Amino acid sequence: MAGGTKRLPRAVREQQMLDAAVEIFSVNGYHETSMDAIAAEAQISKPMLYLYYGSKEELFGACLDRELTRFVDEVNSNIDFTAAPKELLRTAVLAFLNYIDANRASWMVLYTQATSSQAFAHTVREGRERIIEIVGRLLRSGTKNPDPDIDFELMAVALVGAGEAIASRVSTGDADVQEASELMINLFWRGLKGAPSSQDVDATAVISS
Amino acid sequence: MAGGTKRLPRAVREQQMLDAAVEIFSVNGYHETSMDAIAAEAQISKPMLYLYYGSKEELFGACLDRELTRFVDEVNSNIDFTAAPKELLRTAVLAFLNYIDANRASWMVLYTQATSSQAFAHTVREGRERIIEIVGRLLRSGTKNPDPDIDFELMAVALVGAGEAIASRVSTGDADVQEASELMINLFWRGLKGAPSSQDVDATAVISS
Amino acid sequence: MAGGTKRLPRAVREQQMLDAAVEIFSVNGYHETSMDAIAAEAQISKPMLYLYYGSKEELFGACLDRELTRFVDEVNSNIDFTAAPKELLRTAVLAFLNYIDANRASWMVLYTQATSSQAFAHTVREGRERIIEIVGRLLRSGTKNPDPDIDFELMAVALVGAGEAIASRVSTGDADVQEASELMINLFWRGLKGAPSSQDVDATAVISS
Amino acid sequence: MAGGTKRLPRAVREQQMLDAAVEIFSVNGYHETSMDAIAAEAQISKPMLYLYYGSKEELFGACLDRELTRFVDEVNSNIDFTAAPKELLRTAVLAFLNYIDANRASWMVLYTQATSSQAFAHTVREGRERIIEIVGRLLRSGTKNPDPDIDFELMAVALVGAGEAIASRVSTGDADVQEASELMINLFWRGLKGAPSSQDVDATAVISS
DNA sequence: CATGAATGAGGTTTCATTCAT
DNA sequence: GATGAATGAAACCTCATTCAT
Repeated sequence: MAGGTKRLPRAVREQQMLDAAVEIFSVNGYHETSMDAIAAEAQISKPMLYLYYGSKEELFGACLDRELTRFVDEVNSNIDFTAAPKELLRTAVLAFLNYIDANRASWMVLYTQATSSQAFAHTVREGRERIIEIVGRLLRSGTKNPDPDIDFELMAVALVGAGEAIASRVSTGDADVQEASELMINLFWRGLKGAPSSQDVDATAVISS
Repeated sequence: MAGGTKRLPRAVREQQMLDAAVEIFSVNGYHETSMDAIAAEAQISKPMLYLYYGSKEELFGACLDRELTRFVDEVNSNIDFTAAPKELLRTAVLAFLNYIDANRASWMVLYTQATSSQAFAHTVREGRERIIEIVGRLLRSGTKNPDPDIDFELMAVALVGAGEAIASRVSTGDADVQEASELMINLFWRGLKGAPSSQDVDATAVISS
Repeated sequence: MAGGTKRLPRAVREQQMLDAAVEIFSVNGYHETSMDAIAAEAQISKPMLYLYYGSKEELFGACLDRELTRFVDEVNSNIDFTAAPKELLRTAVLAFLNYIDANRASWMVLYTQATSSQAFAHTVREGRERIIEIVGRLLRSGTKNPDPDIDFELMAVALVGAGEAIASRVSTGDADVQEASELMINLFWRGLKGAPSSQDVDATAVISS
Repeated sequence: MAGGTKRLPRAVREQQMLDAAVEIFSVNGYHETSMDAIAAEAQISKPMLYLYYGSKEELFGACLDRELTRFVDEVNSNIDFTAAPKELLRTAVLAFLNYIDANRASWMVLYTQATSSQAFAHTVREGRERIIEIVGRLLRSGTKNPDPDIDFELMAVALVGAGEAIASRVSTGDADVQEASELMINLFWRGLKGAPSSQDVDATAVISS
């Protein structure tokens, strides 16, 4: 009665705060974001932030966690794992590009921010592994006889790097989604060929249909 | 007595300062580095830093410039521009990744810092565009009958994105240079085959421009 | 225990801070006053000053505002607007100089500081113009048949200049209020006779505007 | 030979430095002027400033002294002390206005600056007395039977204050020199009537012709 | 539960001033 | 005699963080 402050359930508050934090962090970067700014954006008081998250560092860590999970879940759930490999790849690429395009203030952005402070090396490393795992599984599942020489992880790094760059172009309107998808699918597809030889190889021969 | 207060010519001091700045910036990151720390490392007083470089931002910029120049020079001098296209590509990629592997405490680290700080976003973006343009021209000129449907620039965006990601991995010691090189070479090379018919590449014609 | 860290309502703290700031500013001058000194005098921490007033300049501005308002209010309330013109003039001049005499550590000192600091030159100039305008209208309306040859504004400039100089002298204790008042009254009164024919003045008509 | 630096006689160097100092001090104010700026304007090195003047404070003091002397000498030498009182007054006013108009970076400006630091109270007081002496002599010399009740000093303060204000207007082109002179002459002339009475008094009756 | 009020600590920057050549 | 090189000291300002209500 006195304050006019709504009493919200803990879970809701938490999301509200994280929403604000992710928004501001991703726009201004970790160091250039103040707790004041986050509290203001979340329309709550600073002590609440500290009550729920303990410190700026932990808050940023929580953002990182949530966005990574969202990213993984959303992309995962939009991939058609039952489809044929090439189709599966197509759904994966589209899921990825669409997510990045639709959620600019999200995992990839925070991930980049996180690299600016040694405090998040751990979290970043963890996140990295989860992504690798997905893409790796994807690649592996598309390959009939997985060549142990193929480093799925590193390939995943490259492809995700490419994907991020492309997605950035897509989201600024400088690239067409259809075209971008084709390009990435080709990159992935051929990437699977791995290997030293420079000759063309029929990918279908390597990858199960 | 303890060796401290020599009166050095300007040029020498400049290098001394940059050495210190690069060292500390790359260990602690831009924001977590104080001018005090740099001054201490360089064994000079803070006002000297400001006298020579004007501000923290400009000092960081000077570090970026110097390291970029070193990087470009070193990589350039290790590329065999006389070799056949594919070999040329191989030497280029190796030069690139080897430099990053051998100089972990400099270019890539600063670049990453610059990427995640609002103040240098502009500079980084510009630099990236320039590289993308170069790679784009390389792809186009390397394709015998350029299919107008192929968007070489977007391909360049993807390849540069992949390259950055890989390089980042190498610089943290999480990836092996040899393996990473082969992966990148393949990616580039096959990128050229996005067009149905692609053959020789005359890279020197592009790179020298 | 020693009385320090009470939790005061905003309005109270504001006055406490302004009191301290006025005190220190008027003793040491604008530039030679540090925010630390003001904070110490107000027995609060520096961040409070910045929280409430934003910057040293704004804090000084707030001091200026408060003291000006006090000054104007006090002087205004001691003028007998119902008296005959000459008597009105006398009460006005006396109110003016008496205030300055009685409050040496406030208005005039801050005003002098403001005058000699680049940052407030603009504000001071504007304020002076407004006063000149008022005095100018006073002179004009006080002259029965205004001779178009008389430049009332310039006369006002001279009188205000004289008034400032006298007030400055009074505030340093180098001049006697009584004597100074008579001198100013005569100067003003005779200023009106710059025109060959001048008589009654209806000051209230001007001042209220 | 080695340095290309001219070896100037001491007196010349001193003036060169003071010229620069007066220029910068009067434009920027005492506190907002750096020794660097003065050295640059004087085209000499900072240690020279310290060699010749010891400290910023002393340098400013020297400026004050020189400008006061110049002002006094110049104005004095342009007054026709042999003329009849009213004509003498006219020459005095013109000398004053012309000087202020022609030398904006001069005594009055520095004088105002000086009031912003307690360090110059002494110098300011001295200067004040010299001015008073001139104006006082002027007034006294124009008065047949100097009334001991007339405070020539305070009158001088008022008139100089008025003069400064007017001169400022003149120098910005907002006032005409002729008109301004007339106005000031009237102010001076009537000022001599001093005294409590509000009635008109024929000034010529009080002042010798 | 929620917050307005408060601060310790530290960061960037500037300046008057002095060596050592 | 003259100066480029160098610095101690201090100023303004911000921020993550915590009480006391």
